[in-house]
Amino acid sequence: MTTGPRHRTRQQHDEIAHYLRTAIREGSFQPGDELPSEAELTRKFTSSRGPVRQAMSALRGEGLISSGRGRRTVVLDNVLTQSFDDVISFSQWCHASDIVPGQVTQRVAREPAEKSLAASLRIEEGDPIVSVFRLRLMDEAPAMVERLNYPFEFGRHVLAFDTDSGSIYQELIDQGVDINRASRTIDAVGANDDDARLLEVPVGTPLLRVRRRAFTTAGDVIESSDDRYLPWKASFTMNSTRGNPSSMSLISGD
Amino acid sequence: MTTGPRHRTRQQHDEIAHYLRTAIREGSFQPGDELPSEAELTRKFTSSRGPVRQAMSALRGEGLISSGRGRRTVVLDNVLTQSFDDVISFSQWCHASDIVPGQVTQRVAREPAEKSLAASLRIEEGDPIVSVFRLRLMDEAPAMVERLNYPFEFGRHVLAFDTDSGSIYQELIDQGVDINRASRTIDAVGANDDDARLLEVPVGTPLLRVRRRAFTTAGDVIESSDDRYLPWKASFTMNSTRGNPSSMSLISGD
DNA sequence: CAGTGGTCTAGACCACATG
DNA sequence: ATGTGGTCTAGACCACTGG
Repeated sequence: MTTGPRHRTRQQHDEIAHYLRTAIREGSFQPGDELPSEAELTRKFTSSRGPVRQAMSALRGEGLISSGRGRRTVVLDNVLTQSFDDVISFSQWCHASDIVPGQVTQRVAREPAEKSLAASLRIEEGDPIVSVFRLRLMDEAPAMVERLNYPFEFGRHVLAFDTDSGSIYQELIDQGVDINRASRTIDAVGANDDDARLLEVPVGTPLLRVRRRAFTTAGDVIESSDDRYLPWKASFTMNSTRGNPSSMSLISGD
Repeated sequence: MTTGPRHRTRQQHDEIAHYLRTAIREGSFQPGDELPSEAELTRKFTSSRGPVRQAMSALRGEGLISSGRGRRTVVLDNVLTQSFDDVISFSQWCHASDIVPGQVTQRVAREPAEKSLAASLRIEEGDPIVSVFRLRLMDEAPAMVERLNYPFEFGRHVLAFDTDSGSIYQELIDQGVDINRASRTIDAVGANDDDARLLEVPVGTPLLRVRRRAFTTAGDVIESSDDRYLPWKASFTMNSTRGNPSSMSLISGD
């Protein structure tokens, strides 16, 4: 009964990390508390220091713990980082925030790539792409305009998909597209004619723009997109700890 | 006496990571290229696999490379992430980007906290705070307006500081203030009269707003601030990898 | 198949924090 | 002085990818 790894024989470092995460989330170790020392953990899991340190490194990356030379490792937080999926998908983020997502598709097209878009997708100018232009809703109200561009290799899955029905991201996952990494650039831009009409605001209204590129594990570009949010509907927050990476979440503005 | 001039002895994994980062930034390894195998790197740096893997792990966390069982490690991107310090401080970020930072102080005051500010700083309404209002420059050109608010306990270090001379963040560090964690909220806002005058743009111009709260290790609020950037001067980028947290950086828009 | 990166062991030394 | 976490070595086996 004790050994329960029925899922493909869980790795030791995974098992240790899972134990610590669970204990932290459930309050066995609370923020401010000291974690067991590495030596204790090696004994508890009959392991060497390698896997223990690998698990610690993972938790450190998640902002859960803080460690340092000579000091005991301390719990910082008990809130788990938003998952990658929640951050990449408007639909999933809405569901996580108890908001009903919606979409009104304006245009879906297969067309040749313009020069700048081709560069962004790392394909040749004129190669076929699939582009999608949608208005996204939060609880029925306009919240964001979304412009998505895919190389045909990935976009072909989108052409056969009812873009009014939900999450393209989920559809790509389901079709076996290996979405591994994403890079976002955030800035501000004034609403152009299309943005203004769809979002029902004056031209020039400040919008929060998120440009995103998504990659496969092999490094191929899956998507290059441009999302423009009404800033009172959504904003980004980030938490960073000294010496650790940041974690990000999208926050509802209502 | 020991041997000649010694900077702090650099750790092996640091040296390896630095070599790879530099080579990637300078284009010796371009996005899509394969990195040298771990075995090659151990030979090149006369090291064992541990440090090599530690360096790889760091670059993976920065979104620069992607690796996996049986596959060669591949370069994903060549944009370098900034550290926590660089991201919290305008001055340090400028230096890291080879931009000359500047500042024109508009106002430094000790005054009682208004209600909303008091709540944000977790002090009582009417308690003394120190507030700073500055225009920040990049290579002599207006780039950002900065409104900083400190509880008096921390702000007193700022009153004695020449706010036209550089980084308040660095000054606080030097004074021994324990800045450990920060939370940022990013959205868009139109320039108000003050913003417009200082940044030399029309009222209503879309600005990228970053509201920041900084905390000590003990959880006390050090700072509550509101920075508004010209969006063509600066933007935020974030890298997230499936199963890993995100890392963030501020990117020059020139 | 050979080569790669992912995992693991069992040692070791060091810098640092605390008592 | 002891114990901690950070770094490093020199091996090993495995899962997987690619030719």
